[in-house]
Amino acid sequence: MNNYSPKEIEGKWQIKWEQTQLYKAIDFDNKPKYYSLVMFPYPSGDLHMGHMRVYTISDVISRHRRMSGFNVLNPMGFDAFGLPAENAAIERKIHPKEWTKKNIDHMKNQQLKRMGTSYDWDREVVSCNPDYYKWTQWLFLQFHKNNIAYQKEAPVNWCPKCQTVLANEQVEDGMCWRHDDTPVERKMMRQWFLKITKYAEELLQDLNKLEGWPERVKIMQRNWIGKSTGAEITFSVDGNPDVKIPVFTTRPDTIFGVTYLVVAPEYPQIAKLIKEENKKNVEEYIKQASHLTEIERMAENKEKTGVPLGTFAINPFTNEKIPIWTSDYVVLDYGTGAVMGVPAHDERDFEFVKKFNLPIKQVISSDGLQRDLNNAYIDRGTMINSGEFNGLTNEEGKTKITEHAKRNGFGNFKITYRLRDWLISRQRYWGCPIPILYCNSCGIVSVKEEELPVLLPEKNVELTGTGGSPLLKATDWLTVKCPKCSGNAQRETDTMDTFICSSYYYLRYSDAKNDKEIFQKEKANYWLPVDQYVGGIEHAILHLLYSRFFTKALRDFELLKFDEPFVNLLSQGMVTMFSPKEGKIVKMSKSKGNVVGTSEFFDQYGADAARLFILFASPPEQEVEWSTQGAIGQYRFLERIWRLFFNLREKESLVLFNDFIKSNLQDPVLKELYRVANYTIKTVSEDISNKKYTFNTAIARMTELINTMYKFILDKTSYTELDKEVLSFCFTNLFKLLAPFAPHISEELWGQLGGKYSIHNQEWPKYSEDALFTDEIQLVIQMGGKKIDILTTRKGQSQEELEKIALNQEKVKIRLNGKELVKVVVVPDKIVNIVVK
RNA sequence: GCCCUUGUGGCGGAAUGGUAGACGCAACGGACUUAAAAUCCGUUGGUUUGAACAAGACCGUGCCAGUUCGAGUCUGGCCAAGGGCACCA
Repeated sequence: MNNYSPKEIEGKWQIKWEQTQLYKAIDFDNKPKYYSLVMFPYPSGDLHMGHMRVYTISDVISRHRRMSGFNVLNPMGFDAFGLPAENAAIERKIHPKEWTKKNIDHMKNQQLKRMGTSYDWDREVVSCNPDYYKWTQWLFLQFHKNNIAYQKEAPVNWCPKCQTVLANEQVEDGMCWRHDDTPVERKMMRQWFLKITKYAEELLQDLNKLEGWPERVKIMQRNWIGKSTGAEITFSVDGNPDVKIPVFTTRPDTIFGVTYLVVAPEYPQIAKLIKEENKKNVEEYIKQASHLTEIERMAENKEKTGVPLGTFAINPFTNEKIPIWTSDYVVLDYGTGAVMGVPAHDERDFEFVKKFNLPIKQVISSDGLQRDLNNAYIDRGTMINSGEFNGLTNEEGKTKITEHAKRNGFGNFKITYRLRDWLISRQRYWGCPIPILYCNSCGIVSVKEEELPVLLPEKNVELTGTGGSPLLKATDWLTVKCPKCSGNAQRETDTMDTFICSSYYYLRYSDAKNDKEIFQKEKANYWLPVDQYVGGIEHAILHLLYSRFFTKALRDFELLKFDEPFVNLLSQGMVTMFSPKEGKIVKMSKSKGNVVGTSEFFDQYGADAARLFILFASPPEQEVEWSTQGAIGQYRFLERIWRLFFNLREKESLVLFNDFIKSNLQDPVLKELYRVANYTIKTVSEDISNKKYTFNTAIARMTELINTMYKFILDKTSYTELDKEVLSFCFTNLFKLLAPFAPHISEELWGQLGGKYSIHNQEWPKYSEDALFTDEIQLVIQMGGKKIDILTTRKGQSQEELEKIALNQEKVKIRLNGKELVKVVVVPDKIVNIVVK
């Protein structure tokens, strides 16, 4: 017998799989399609066990679906634009393109393939290749044509370390998502945006359709979109009929309690609202506010600041004159950038007037009475001090007040979303160029579609990482002729956020080599939507929201016939390990010094064992702590299979057995083995196809089968024909069940058993209902819900029979002595519970 | 502050409202071996009665209540850890 040597067999089969194109997805095949997708990686260079998890989970699903008769598309590619390449280039004087290419090559050939993944590499996409980013640019032009891409001057988030602006979604707690020690700065800049807000309502509503998504991801997206229902009410300015100040409020019922108005320091009309005497003060304040980082401005315990503008607004309901202030607690890009101050019923406003001694006017009361407020009263109540609206509940008041405002032309119902338009400009080199020109006479001009791609210049580009778009210095590239007037024009020097590239790659896989169009509509509509998407929870908002937005926009461009790109989503948990640096168990990562590389482990114990461990140690959505010891445990499991198979085969003939056992199994031990084998098929099939993908229990069941087989042969010296049949049945099916989890060893043993190449094209095994039947059951006897005895008895007895058996037990009789029998609950074949007083 | 998730042996984790701890790791014991490793076979929640490696008893799924014949599982309240959002009007 040879020893289990994963290093030999794994490499051998990987080559064979590739040569025979085992995982090729066929467009428009007869079989039903199944699109299995994993979030494509950024090619950072070296994968470790932490990265392995997502690929393994997705691979098991793909392989299982293939064996279940589906035409499976399981593609892979690389999200290859991005800052790390540029930073590496600055540090090591190597072009980002070279660095990225080298990493992709390593990840693909030394790591992903060695994990035993089943990708159709013919459909590989690499987002930094011109044949891909040509379509990124083409999409931008479609967005531009349809007024979804637009430019505006706006306060934007600037990361001084990245030297670029960031989208809202890329700011976490006021810090850059790439640098959790770097506060984001606010700048006013003219930048490109995508109008994702156009789809805010649909993005929100369609979350309800996504039954195959984890609830927590949907909740996060709902919160992010942040729908608020209320009213917009317009205030006029005393003595200045040219300026109107609309405000958005969710509490129109408190309109009579407004005692001041606040506008954001960046409010465009602010200059017209400042009284001459206040000018110096206000300008000083605006200047200060602009210097604050996001984190300083939003700090939780920050005391309210602000200055009066010296002018007054008029409350359209009361005609009262109320002072106008500016304060940085009002942000420009939400609502209208102006807020009505109702200190009596809003905590922030209350805090503001306490600091600046402005009046408080109560208009909602729990009991209809007015009293001194120590805090803002934000609960429901009855309206008071509100003229004709007095006595209404505040909920009624919301509608009545808004209707009144609408009738009189100074307000209306209004819905506002927290979601902002997506800022996509980046002042960096290693990204997709924005295909726009600035002509001296025509202004903003799109590059013609037939001119695409606008290639990234490689000459005269100096990467320093300090200030300004690197493309500004690529002088040869920068100046072009305007396609409209042939005059001089300059190229846009910003590149696109890399999240644009990843917002449509899953569509491109459906027709990855097409150089005429982004994809053939028929192909995309055949393969899409994705049946099962697997990826990290860190993209709960970012990538997943952007992709949903793209899908809806492309549907409106009549390229797609579906509304949502991903039917089912699995967010796998992190892989963790003890970090000596942190002194605790944290996510496996290079910077925390707690990585376990793949190669060393694969060399010694094989990818199959690593795959099994990472799936076995906990269910996919939970965290899993890497343990090399634990993984060796799975290696032992594979060795046990291997040894058992070859040991037995040396002594006895084992054959492929693709049928059920037809003979009557008299030997109870043999019958039990056959039952366990069928039970294993049943439970593994369930675990691998339920939406939670509980692979951990599936693997436990297979381990049990092997343990049962070992026990079966323990004292056996000779085997009957029927013994051999059952053992053959066990092996045949175990190998198939194991195939998605440990693809190499199962392919090898399948061949050794006489199976035809490849096991991965075999039909998924079925089990026999009859074989699951047992004659005997374990009957549990309880008294008052507590287990007191357990006995083996015949299956299928009536309630009366079981009750009689239970009451006749010695242990029961003893306890029944002197007590009154209240009732007996019988669950057939399971339990008898005797209730006494 | 608001929202979400999770609390089960030494550890990772199993349990359609019906035998808590499957399976694995670690530990311990036995067989094999000159020996060790490997392997195969066992034991392993706690407390306790007992001469016993016989046979029992009691307690036990973060805490406190509740529903139920019966709760790790359902309901309410609390505590702890993790995550998301947060001056969004």
